[in-house]
Amino acid sequence: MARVGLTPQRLVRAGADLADEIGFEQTTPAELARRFGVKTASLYSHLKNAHDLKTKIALMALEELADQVSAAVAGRAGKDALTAFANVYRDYAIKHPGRFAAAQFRLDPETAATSAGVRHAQMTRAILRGYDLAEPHQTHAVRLLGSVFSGYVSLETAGAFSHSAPDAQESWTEILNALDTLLRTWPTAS
Amino acid sequence: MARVGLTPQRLVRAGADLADEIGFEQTTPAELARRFGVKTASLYSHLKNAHDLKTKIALMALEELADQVSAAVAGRAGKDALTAFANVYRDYAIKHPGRFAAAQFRLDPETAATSAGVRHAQMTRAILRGYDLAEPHQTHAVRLLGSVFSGYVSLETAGAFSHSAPDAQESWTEILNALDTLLRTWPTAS
DNA sequence: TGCATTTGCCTACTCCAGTTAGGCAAATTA
DNA sequence: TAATTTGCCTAACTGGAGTAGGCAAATGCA
Repeated sequence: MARVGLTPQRLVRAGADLADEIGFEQTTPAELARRFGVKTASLYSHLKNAHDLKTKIALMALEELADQVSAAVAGRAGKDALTAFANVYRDYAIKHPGRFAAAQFRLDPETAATSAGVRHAQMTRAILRGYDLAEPHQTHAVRLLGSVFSGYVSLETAGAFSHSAPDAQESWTEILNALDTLLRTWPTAS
Repeated sequence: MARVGLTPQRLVRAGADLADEIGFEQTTPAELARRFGVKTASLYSHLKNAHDLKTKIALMALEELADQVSAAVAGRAGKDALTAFANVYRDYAIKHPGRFAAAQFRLDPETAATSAGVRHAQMTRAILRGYDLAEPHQTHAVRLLGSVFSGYVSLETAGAFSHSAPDAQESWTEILNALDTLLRTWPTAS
């Protein structure tokens, strides 16, 4: 019976593509099996279960995104680094909505701790090297940046900004300017 | 056969409670029926389908949240209004994680347009009356605030801040201070 | 009060996703 | 070429979503 050549990696990669096409929620073993022209049961020698599939897609998306952010931020500092980070993040979400949704997937703490999510936090902190922020303000700022990026992009991809002027790109640019200003003059008074 | 007294409203309310207990994702007709001690099929005279249940829980959560924000913001202005809004939003999410998750549920555009989501946007805009922002900067600021609130609270409830010092409350307070400063000095240069 | 109508929950059923167990044939190794 | 491993299969079970039709409880009306 013609072997298709399934492997965990191929399944996860195809799952990520599938997520971009039909949505992360809809990315299930049954749908993935259909895509490969095999029976659903055949996936279970390569995957523990449906949750395992989603987790692995999530981990892959986090890695990809971290790689791209890392490449974009290298050799940049200050506002330049800030906008590079932010734009890669937003572009990734627009180009790969399913992968981006996967990256928001709630991982159990142990898995999260060994995921590329850690690199994201480190890179956010790296951006702040270009600004003059001592602890604990730096941590507060890291959390603010994470919130703005993930919040804005989630809202935008959900269509929250698509039915009113001005367009989302304009707000994004101005918000990055505002964040740069804010970081340069972070109010350190408790 | 003992009638339990199911109505759409009771089902939605119980669904919201269920979501707070076991998570919005897990809130299904089957689980809800179990909770009422009836057969799943019995729900279908009151609900169209599973998606309809989730949509109605989402709409209810949006209403509740808008009511609470509205009450908190009334009679306040400037930073006072900003923090009142933000704290109600965050407290709601912490106290009602399932409802809050429901409020993020992706509604189809027509439903969203007639939902309390519109009031949220209006109230965010109302807060900015205390700051001096002309259009289109006001819209950009509305989007920033929405992003920060939803982003921060989502990350916090996902546990993203729970394994590092300082604690989330401290960051929240400082971020609100920073946003106040930012809004008072919003960089209007394009 | 008695009867007719409406309505609420039930049983029974279909369809489909997830998952496990065990089999057979293709690929791999020796 | 034979032995072994491995990949995908069939078969089966569980459980959720959803539909159709039935019966009894509640309601409306004389």
